[in-house]
Amino acid sequence: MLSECTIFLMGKSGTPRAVARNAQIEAIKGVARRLLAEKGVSGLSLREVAREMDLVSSALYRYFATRDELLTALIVDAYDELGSSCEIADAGQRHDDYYGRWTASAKAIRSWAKAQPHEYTLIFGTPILGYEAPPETVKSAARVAHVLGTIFHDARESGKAVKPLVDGIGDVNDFLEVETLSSVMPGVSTDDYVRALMAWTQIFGFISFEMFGHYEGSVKNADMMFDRVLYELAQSLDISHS
Amino acid sequence: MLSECTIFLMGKSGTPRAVARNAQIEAIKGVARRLLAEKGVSGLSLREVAREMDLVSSALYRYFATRDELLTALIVDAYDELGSSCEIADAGQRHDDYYGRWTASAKAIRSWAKAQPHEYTLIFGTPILGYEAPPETVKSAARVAHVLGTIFHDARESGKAVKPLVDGIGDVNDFLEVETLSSVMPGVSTDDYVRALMAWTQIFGFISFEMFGHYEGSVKNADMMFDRVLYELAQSLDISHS
DNA sequence: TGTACATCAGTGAACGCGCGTTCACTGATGTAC
DNA sequence: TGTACATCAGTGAACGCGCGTTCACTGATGTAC
Repeated sequence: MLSECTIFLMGKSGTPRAVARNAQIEAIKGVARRLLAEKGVSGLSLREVAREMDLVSSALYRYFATRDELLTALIVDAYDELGSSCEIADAGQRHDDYYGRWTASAKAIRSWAKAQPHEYTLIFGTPILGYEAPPETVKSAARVAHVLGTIFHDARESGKAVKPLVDGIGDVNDFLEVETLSSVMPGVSTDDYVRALMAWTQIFGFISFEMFGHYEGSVKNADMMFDRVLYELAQSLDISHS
Repeated sequence: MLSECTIFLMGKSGTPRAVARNAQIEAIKGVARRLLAEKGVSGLSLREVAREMDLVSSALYRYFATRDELLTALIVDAYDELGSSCEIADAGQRHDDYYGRWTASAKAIRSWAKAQPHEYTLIFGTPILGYEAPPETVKSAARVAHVLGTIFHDARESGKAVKPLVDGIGDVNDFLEVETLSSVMPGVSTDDYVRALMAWTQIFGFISFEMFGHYEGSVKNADMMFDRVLYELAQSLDISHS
């Protein structure tokens, strides 16, 4: 969360000072991201960022009121990077090839995670800023959900993704935030919200297990296993080929 | 990993000194566990453990050569607690009620996680001791897998859990460690290894998402959602009722 | 266009903190003969 | 059973570290009149 101080200091944009200021903020984030990638969250300190920039540590307080504020900025960036790589992958497929879009998006997520393990961990590992995500991360975090949701929606419109749940164990309206979900996946049936959330959980569960070493001894080729998982999920989601 | 030093110091068991020594080790772990539960991993320091025990910090080095060694001990304990609560839940069901055993085990895992969030995080959150799990954790970590595997095996023997995979995308033998898996789930078809691993991934993915706040805004009643997820998984695993 | 003033990026020293780990030591408890 | 010696739990001081954050400051850059 940006402190009032920081917001105050931002001033009007466009002026030379504001431009320089934004450039400096970007430079700081860039260095912080590099250090994060090298040593992980716990090895990321304001002092080291300052050192790398040939600044005195207190200078950073002109830009970030607190270490957590810098971390939050990195989290937002990470969500955005992940979101945009997912969006690009989706856009690279034929619009009516739902299975292709689904697998491409999921693979983009996993590729991003493997290429930026520490940024993935920053987002999906143990939370560090308390258990409540800062509100400004929400919009960025929703981008991946939106991509997957849209694929669903499109498949639904073409007559796929219409399987009802096998049985009535509890009413979906009682345990899901259907209003929120319907805005992310408009037109998708409430029953399919369950499957979409399960698919989502499965993808991120898979990546976390893989990256955190919990598949050691059981999965020896995660690439192939992932393909298989995506195929099975597509089957249950009713968006597979043919 | 226990240092050679520690192993050397352990001496014969049964002697008064060895008894006192083991008691002290347990006392240290107990205090460490309490502090872990209160403040999480990052708030767990040797110095504070020592303070709580009215000892000088260097005294702990008689028992643990390093902070990581203490952490490893806590990890092993956590896996064992989780494993035994899972085993107990399974044993409390009728032996041929596979769906009951499945849901009871899964719910026991989730209950344990929610009751001991920091211990869950220690095991399934971001790894802290490097990406290779210390070898002595492996046996304890396998207990949960064994419970789930046994349910599968029993179901299989009674004629359930026999669905073949829907299609041949890659050979299971190429991406799974079938030898290891067959020892955990004897008699289960290789195709079902995939489903078992997916179910496993789904359960832990669900719990992590829930605990780390990623269901905020989409799932409002995690208990009910979890029931639904277990039901759907049982369906795909072919161990549901009737 | 020039001058007086306000803004603000960056400095440097300091505060206060807690941490893991080492090391030479004391003194009680156990063991061997 | 008693004595000489070995073991080892716990002490206390110290080393060396890096961290986040505050604060009074300098001096360059911008702004208002």
